[in-house]
Amino acid sequence: MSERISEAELAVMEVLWEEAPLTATDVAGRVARQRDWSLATVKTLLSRLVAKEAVGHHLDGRRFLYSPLVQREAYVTRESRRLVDRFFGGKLMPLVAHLAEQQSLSDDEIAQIEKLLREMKS
Amino acid sequence: MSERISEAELAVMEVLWEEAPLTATDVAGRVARQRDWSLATVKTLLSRLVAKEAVGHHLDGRRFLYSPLVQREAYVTRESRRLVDRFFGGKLMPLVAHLAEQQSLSDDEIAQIEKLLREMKS
DNA sequence: AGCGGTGGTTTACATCCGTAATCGATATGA
DNA sequence: TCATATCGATTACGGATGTAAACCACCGCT
Repeated sequence: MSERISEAELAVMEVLWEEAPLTATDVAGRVARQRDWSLATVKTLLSRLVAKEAVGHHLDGRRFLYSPLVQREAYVTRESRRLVDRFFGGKLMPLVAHLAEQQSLSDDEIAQIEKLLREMKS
Repeated sequence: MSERISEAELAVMEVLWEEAPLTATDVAGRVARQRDWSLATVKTLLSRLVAKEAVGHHLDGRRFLYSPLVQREAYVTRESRRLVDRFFGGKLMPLVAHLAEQQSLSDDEIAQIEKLLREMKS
């Protein structure tokens, strides 16, 4: 669960986060909308994810049903924190400042964030 | 310039972002405070960074002086956007919401961000 | 009973990454 | 001038990653 999930594996995770449990064939079908992978490739990625314990599987008749073991929420948190730690000394402020500066936020978006922050204070 | 910089290479970049130009030996010296690498390793990383055009070098007598070609600012922007795109649909709001929720922000930090956003509106 | 599909497992293979050791040219000190 | 230290370049090598093909077992159909 603590090993990193690779770029390609992530595409598989996204499918499973969207809907689970799924068979390997189902996963391949859905992932095909994004990437042009053969069924074999998806099967490899699923095995690797199972080995990493990021995905679990249980027998259903003669096929496996795969489900995520790592929650998207948790993974996103890890990756976000990784970025914040690496580049912004672990501080959220500089990240927000940086991104806000880069992608010019609409007044509306700013208002939304302000609202969120206001709610957090209580 | 558009290739990704690996984790190990990043440690070298951080040194060069801090101070440049530097010789390979100098880089190795400073990087040694963080990681326990041999001079050979640092030289390899520098070559790879030069190949990726993330670092430039110019002859100074019989040794090279290395300098970053990619600015930290630009790189951080790219990586941040990558994260935001991959996990938050390219939207800053959800990222902030997510991080704010995770690492409980102090009222003070929230106030700082609010100030920043207020300034942006003008 | 034999065959084709379906599913998981094993093997493959090029590239990248982490981490060096070695090589060849040169500069320097004895 | 000769050995030595230095420096960049070349080569190494195991593990991860992207991308699959091959293999083997089993089920359903003919």
